Amino acid sequence: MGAAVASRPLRADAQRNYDRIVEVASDAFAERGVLTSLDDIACRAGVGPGTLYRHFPTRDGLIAAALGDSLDRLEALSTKLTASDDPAAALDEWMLALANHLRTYDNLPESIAQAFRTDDSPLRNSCRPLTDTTAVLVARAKEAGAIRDDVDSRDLFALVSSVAWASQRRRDSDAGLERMLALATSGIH
Amino acid sequence: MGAAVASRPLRADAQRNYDRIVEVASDAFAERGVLTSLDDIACRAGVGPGTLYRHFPTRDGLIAAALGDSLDRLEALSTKLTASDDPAAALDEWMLALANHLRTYDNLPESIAQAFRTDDSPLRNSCRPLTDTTAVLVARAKEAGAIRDDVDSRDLFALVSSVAWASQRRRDSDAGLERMLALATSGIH
DNA sequence: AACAATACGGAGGCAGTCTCCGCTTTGTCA
DNA sequence: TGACAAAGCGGAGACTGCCTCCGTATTGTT
Repeated sequence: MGAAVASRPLRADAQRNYDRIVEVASDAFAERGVLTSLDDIACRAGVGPGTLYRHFPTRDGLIAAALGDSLDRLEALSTKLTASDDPAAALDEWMLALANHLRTYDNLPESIAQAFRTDDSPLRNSCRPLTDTTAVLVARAKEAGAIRDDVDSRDLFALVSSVAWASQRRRDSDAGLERMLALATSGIH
Repeated sequence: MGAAVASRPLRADAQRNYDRIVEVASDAFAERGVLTSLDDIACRAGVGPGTLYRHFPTRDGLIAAALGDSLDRLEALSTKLTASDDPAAALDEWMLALANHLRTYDNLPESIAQAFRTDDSPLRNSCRPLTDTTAVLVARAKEAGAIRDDVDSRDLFALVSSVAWASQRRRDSDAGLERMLALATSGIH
């Protein structure tokens, strides 16, 4: 849930609209992917397009807000895994969770990849904790000698993203994703 | 180059327009990616939108036609590599060439992935020789004991596509692509 | 030369994005 | 509590891209 903690709090009606928009967007993205019509989301939320675009000047911002729950869950997992005493298993579990996160909405990998090429994208910022955790877990796995020393954590993040992309394009099952991910990442050892 | 060999030959003006459209499209895709405006391509080719859509009812068809040259080159490479006596090296070279083909135009991996979910897509059909060759080279590499027995050639094709996608999203250099591809595919051995 | 088949092209309907600005709601201060 | 300024609303509409329909033009054949 969460966001909308601002320096100056929103007016009551504005906060109500904000929350409603995020809620509707979350459903719409889940059902029809992140490319679904924003005017339509505004309409379903019972607000005008102008209101939606004032709160979320870019689609990315709305996606990031809608992703709140999934990000919270990953945050918790991150805390658990960075404290784990089996760095190899922790990294594996993390990569799978990451891939599943990227499959939350259809076309999300594309949006995120694009966000990485945009300064100050809210979606990019929302990925910050994820890339940070990836870097930490990669470092720990290296220390433990579980993976090669020349593995770059950014490459690995990109690789996981790309596997999520592929499995989404193929409409793979969870098992399909896992198989693909195993194939793609088995080379790090 | 290319195509337009029909059961009933096109009328002279139609053939002229067809060729011109493909030529212009090829440039436009190269400059602005496969998502560029089709009306704009029609305009630059000096024809009306109706003419473009008659020749190419779907964007996929136009993409496939514009890809003609690159496909011809891969065809030649396929002949060479399937006759090679070093199956491991042949597979590596093929995967790199494949990845580079998928990077011909921005967003091509996405279009191709979508084409794979569409019956009778011209773009999908244009990939047929590529997936076939991949299957052959994978089989030969297995016989030679160069790669694991449980590697599925379709998974491998998807993996190469996804690496092409990622390196395109990151605007990677050729060297970047090669590094990423090596990381992703080193697990097949 | 004339005619039928083939092909052209652009006007226009539709959908989605995004903005502008006159109007409404809210919160605050007396 | 009333009144005012600040904050926020929303929908009309400009713009872009997709794609079709059908009256008109071109081609090739007899």
